[in-house]
Amino acid sequence: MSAVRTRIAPSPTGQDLHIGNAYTALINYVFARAHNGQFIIRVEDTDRTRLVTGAEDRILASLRWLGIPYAEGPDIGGPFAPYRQSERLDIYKKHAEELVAKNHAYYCFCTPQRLDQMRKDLEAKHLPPMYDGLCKKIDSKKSKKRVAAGEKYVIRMNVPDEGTTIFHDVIRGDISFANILIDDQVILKSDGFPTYHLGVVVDDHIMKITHIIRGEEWISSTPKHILLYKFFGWDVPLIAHVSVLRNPDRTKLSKRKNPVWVSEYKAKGFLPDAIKNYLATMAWSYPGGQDIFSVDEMISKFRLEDIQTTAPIFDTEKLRWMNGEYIRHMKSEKLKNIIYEFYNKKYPEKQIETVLPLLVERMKTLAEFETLAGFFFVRPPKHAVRSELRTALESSEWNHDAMEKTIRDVAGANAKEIFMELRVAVTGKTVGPPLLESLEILGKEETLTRIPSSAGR
RNA sequence: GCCCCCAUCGUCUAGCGGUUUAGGACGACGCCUUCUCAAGGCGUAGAUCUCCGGUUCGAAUCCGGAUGGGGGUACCA
Repeated sequence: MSAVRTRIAPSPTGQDLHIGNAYTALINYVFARAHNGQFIIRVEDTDRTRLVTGAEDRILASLRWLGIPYAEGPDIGGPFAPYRQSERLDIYKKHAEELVAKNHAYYCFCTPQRLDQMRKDLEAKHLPPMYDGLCKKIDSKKSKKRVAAGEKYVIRMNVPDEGTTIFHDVIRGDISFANILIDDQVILKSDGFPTYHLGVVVDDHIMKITHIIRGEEWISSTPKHILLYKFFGWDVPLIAHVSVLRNPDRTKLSKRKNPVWVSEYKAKGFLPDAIKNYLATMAWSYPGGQDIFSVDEMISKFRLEDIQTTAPIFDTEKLRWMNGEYIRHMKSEKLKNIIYEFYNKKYPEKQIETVLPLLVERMKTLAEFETLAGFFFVRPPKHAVRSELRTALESSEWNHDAMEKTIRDVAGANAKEIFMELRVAVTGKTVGPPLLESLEILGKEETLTRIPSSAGR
């Protein structure tokens, strides 16, 4: 058996890598690794109307940030380059023409207006809004002439009316569709770009993809792909459809209802390993019920057939818990570096290190570092503390000595309460690291960096 | 409308015909610990396994139907 090759084929039509794509990428990557195969990226940028500039770079960057490496891709090349469909137009055109020659496809000259009207009529009659095959009846010599004359055309696949198309889904079993219900799908658009259907089939074959693992939203177009493979006379790769991630209201995960871009999770301070771990549990459970596991552990136990068929709800609460779990179990040196970078070096490393022991157990995301540590770094707004403190704070250098003196002078035995008052002034909360330990920590540093608090708190 | 997929605690799931009074995790709640909050430990509540038929000595587990949810139905992917 040939080496396992999997892929994800994102389209640069969004802001960034969709978390759902990250999920299928993870599964494809893990599966490939589990079989000593390769996982590759192919960018499907065939819809120029929805193309978002910079999206491809961001998708690739997010994949790298997540730690899902690919063996071949648009930026790193590979034996089947280019890996960007917009750069392979001649290949699709050649294949589409090949199908026309074999009478498995035909030229269509219908205008969008006619198509629109036709579909409306069909729907009014409660019939499936499929192409009526008008151009299929045109004599092939005649249509060739029209094409040569420069008339605008599209190439549609010629789906037989009889029979059924069956395919075997590795995780769902056999799925069949009556051919009569399969539309004469456009495979080459009038702008010379292929549609998804032609693009994937041709490229998956050329790039020797052995396993197609993608979201379940593709199930209904799979018979078209199967037909295309047959038309070309190619072997069909193994196919598996994983469930789509959902919003809490059970609809397909969407940006209107949930953060969907990987960059959003990064900005909120989620760790790549935690995200991957959580994503993994969305459809697969570790033998023995272990919740926390690494990608390597997953690779050693993963089996495609064990993937869950039910579409899971993406539960941010559990992700947060898991993220906290990863933060707590991380080496403090590493955590420090991550926080240092996360805040763009805003806080000195040494000081993060000093303060961190008091916070690790309280942080669920990196972004919570600032909320929790604010007390150490942010000067409280003067108007928020009682008047006795104000003057003292005014002159204070805000180091441990000054602070302790201030507290002792003003509050005496009530040091703790005063301390609490300062914390509330800064964070707006009474909760946080223990006060006495905080005081000690403050004492360790000559002077912590003070960032003026925003006015008006 | 039509086609397809799916169905176990609120959520993620274990379960693959008897070992199940259906197990674990998140979340919730309570107690312990404690300078608050966490973390940690211990515990509680929470699922007539969507429903109805069938197969079987026996079904959450197999089959059929219903219902519900989701996806698709484009010169978008």
